[in-house]
Amino acid sequence: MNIVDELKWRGAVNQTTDETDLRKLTDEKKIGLYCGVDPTGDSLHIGHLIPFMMLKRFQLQGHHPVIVIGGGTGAIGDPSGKNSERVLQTMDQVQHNKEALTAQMEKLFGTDNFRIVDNYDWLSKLSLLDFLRDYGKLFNVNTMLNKEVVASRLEVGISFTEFTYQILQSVDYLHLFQHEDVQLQVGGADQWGNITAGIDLIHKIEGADARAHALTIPLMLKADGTKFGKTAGGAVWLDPEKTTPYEFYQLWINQDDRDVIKYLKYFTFLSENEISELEQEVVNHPEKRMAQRRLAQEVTQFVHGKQAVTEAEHITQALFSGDVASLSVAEIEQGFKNMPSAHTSGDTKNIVLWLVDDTKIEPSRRQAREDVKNGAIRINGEKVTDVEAEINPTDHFDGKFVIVRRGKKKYFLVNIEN
RNA sequence: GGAGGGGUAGCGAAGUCUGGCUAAACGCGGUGGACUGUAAAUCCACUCCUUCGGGUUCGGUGGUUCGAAUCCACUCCCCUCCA
Repeated sequence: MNIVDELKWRGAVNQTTDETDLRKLTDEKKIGLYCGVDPTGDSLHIGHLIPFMMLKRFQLQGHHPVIVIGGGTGAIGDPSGKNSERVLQTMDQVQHNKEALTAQMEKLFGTDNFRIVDNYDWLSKLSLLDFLRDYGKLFNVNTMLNKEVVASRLEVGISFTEFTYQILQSVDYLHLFQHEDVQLQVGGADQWGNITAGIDLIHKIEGADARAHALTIPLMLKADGTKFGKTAGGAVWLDPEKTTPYEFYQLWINQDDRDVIKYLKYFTFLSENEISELEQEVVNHPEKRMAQRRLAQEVTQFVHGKQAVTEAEHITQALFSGDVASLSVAEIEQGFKNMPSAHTSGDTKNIVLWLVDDTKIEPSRRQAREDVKNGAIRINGEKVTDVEAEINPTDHFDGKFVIVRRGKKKYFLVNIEN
């Protein structure tokens, strides 16, 4: 199957340039393709996975993905999707972020048949006069103003710097076309304008018959209309230090029935057959959540590896059955890494006072008493309903912590200090 | 500077004329619980603090009163209109 057909089936295509030629091109040769990543943070997050899945699919079919780190443009700021001027970063920050991101990307793509380049390498050599003469002449301001990303900013204002961004991105595409044999640029739906600007530039310099294409990915929205990949705790990172594999797994297993098939298609490498079987499962046995589980396994494995899936599932099993006593100290550390935590001494104390004064798990004694009476409090998996009960924090887990569960699934980790 | 309107619990919003029955309606949010699929929807309870005796609240201060979110004076802040 031609890769374009596969991508279409997976719901991965929003818009492309001349589809017929893109199919022809990808059939006759292994092409180079790229997407850009801004070094605005020091870890990839789940949103980055969207273009990366695209590149990965091309890579698996033997094509040559390239990721451009915007070391040059990162210091400029892409106006896309922003309604106000960006705050510029220092070069040091950019450099630091770039290194961290590179390491993460190599985990996903390996180093074979994959390149990471930094547009700082060519953009920084461009003098202002060269820029204006070689490229500026080829851009029509009227056209630039009509690009949606710019037009939408005219009301509130946009600096010349951000206005110029599309030229820089175009220069990137031209450079990669010339030096890395890149003939396709991939991006989110909001990148269409920037990408086609690059194609126009290539056509002007390399001739109208130069084969350079654009492929944009649909905006990922959840069925409830909210943005994909955001949780209550904020962004979901690919860095296991920031978002543990367990939490990562949880994000996927919690996807809505209405979204899960779409995500299986987009974020996994499962075949059409496997996915339609899972689709049937969702219809016939939604309560089993086979599709969600498979999604969580596949994506967690892709990002964190097989071992991480096993651990995440064990932690999941323990936390949701309430059998926390079976967890190892290491698993607790992972499972609770980003959960609310507290520190207390190991002294025996009344449960209500301990929940309020020592651990701050409960905001007031009134509330603490209410929850205890309602059976909402479990200490190390065991329900405590007596308001007068005493707690001995050092009872379990080598006296290192106490696991408090409030309600169905709200956990707190209390570290014991000696 | 002139004329009006307003500041009430996490938020929104009643109550103010006709003072006590008001720790303050109602809605949202939040927290538990039931149901369930770690879902959605729904239902129930709780939602200022408390040593359960009580304590501290309605922008602030000071009055009137046996008693004030409610009446009076002063004061701070916000909004609208006019200049």
